[in-house]
Amino acid sequence: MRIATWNVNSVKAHLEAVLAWLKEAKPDVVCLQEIKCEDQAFPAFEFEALGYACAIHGQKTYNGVAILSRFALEDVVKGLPGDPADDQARFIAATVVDGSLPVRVASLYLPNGNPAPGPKYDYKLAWMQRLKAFAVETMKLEEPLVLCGDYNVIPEARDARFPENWCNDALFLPQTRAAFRELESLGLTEAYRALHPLKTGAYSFWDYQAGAWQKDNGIRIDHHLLSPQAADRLAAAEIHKHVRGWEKPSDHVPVMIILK
DNA sequence: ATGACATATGAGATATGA
Repeated sequence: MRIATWNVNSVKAHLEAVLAWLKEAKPDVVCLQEIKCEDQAFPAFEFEALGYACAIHGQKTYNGVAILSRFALEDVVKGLPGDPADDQARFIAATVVDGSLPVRVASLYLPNGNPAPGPKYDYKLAWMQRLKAFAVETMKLEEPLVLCGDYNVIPEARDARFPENWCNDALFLPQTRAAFRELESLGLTEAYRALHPLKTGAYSFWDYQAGAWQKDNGIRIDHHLLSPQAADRLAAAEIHKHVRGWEKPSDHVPVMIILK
């Protein structure tokens, strides 16, 4: 099963690139973030024409997440549990079944958190604790679970071209990285790093500004976290870097894993 | 360098991003 995550920075503005990549990479399941539209404005017809079912948790202007799947989407849950007052569309989960293999998949858009310190950073850290609680509960089922999305976390210095530039940033603060490690300590495996333990220069985001792409000034912030039952099946993890060089690209590129 | 770029909203300038 090929499971991808991609922050598309508006699914409508970058629809052509998304469709082109789907045809090229042929993922089975795609977790989208920052779709930046409400459910009724989501271009479901275009995705259905390529054979994908859609589960959408949209929001006007900001945020918004979705899951595309060649398999039926079951038991869809919208919104991250733990705070009824949180109305930001940053989380959707569904179960996909490939023959005898059911996988619980989540598409998450973790808050940026800047500026830090401040209320936005507090929200980010609280959101990460809610994600941890969700993972704890879901992992009790002892089934394959794949938490994918834009984590807005640079896990280690080698995940940035210029880590010194990020020392005071909410994506790289020690407290942020510690919260990410707390997730891993539950028994979740970060797929790309697990398969490429020594790799440097692997990024998933390049800013639009200041020629970041041309200078390869990137960061790796889009991740898949796998439960033990999913990690047992992990066969590959790829960053589709070339997509950043396309016409009118998102500032993030797709990251895809393969489960056998 | 509280900017650069890019997106959405809405019709100019502002909020957000990472």
